[in-house]
Amino acid sequence: MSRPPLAREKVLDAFAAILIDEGERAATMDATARAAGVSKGGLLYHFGTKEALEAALIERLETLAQEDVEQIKGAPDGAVAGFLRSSINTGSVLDRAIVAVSRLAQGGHPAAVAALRRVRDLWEDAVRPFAADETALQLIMLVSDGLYFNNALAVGASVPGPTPDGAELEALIALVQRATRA
Amino acid sequence: MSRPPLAREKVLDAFAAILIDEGERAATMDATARAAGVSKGGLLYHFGTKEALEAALIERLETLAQEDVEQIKGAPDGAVAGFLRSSINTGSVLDRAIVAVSRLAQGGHPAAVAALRRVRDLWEDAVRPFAADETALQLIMLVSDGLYFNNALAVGASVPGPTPDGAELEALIALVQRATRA
DNA sequence: GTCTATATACAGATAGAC
DNA sequence: GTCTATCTGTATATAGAC
Repeated sequence: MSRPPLAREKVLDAFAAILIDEGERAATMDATARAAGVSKGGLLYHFGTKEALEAALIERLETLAQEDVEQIKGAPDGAVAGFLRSSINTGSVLDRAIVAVSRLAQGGHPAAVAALRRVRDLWEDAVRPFAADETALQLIMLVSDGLYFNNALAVGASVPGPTPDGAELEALIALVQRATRA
Repeated sequence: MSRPPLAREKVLDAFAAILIDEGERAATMDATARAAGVSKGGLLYHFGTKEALEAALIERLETLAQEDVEQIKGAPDGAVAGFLRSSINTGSVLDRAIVAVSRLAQGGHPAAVAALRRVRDLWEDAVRPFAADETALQLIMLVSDGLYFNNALAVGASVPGPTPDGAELEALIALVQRATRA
């Protein structure tokens, strides 16, 4: 828990990077070790099985998400704007963790699916007080899901995604707030 | 083009089913052949390589999507409601094709990513006349993406997804229409 | 058109040296 | 703690019989 070894973190970063850029299939132990700059044996000292490697990535996501929710609650212009703005992939550690774990989830990994649901529930609870009703809340959550989904496709793809940014994003946030304000 | 062999379609159905239920990794030639009730050799007569199998699935998606867009345009209560209602996964051939190709896209398959973008553009163009402006259009598209994203995670997962249905869905559609009507 | 048998490559994991 | 070497299973693909 307190100050994990550096090599372990480097392996985890490499694993996430391959998942994001090339997909679950390419994220092998061998490729992860190579990208992290360690040997297969070295990787296997830290993570005895592939399952252990995946579990560690999922745990990282949950830790980061819990920290993020606290930030959203304290956003200056309300939780909704902060939440939607953070739904745009900026390449932060949390963003990368979500996309990486999404890859595992799409591969049928049950723990990954469960973790993503828990994270989504965390956000939903943080945003609920700012939505007029449950329908409005669903609208906000779905727009956020949509933003993330387009990100997940865009990363590592040659074609740029249709994700709104800058003035476009601000206009979208304003529209969602107008439609859902409590 | 005109009336493809039955065995070919059966193989394609099996391939899509495994992609949806177990992910890209599990969707091997061997598993596909077994699920389709043919031998590996039999499968390889119809699809000489794995790439050919994937290309055929992508082609099926584009054909189905083009048919779907025509239906949306003729929806009785407007394109927006029809579009969002069709964004809920009902297990139709089109829904299955989208989720299956999404799995390929998440695996880094460039043609799959490009096809999904083309399909999204098709829908965007069909809905545009019914949106007040581009921001409203983005809201509609993102809600649809969000619905599909939750579906894609829910399929094959033990935990049921948070996808709205019935009265919940109708309330959501009404809210989106109120916020975006041209 | 569909099958069996097989070649070749690479996955995850183990053993044990340093 | 990190390495090399190796075992075992399984992936895609080929060859060729029926």
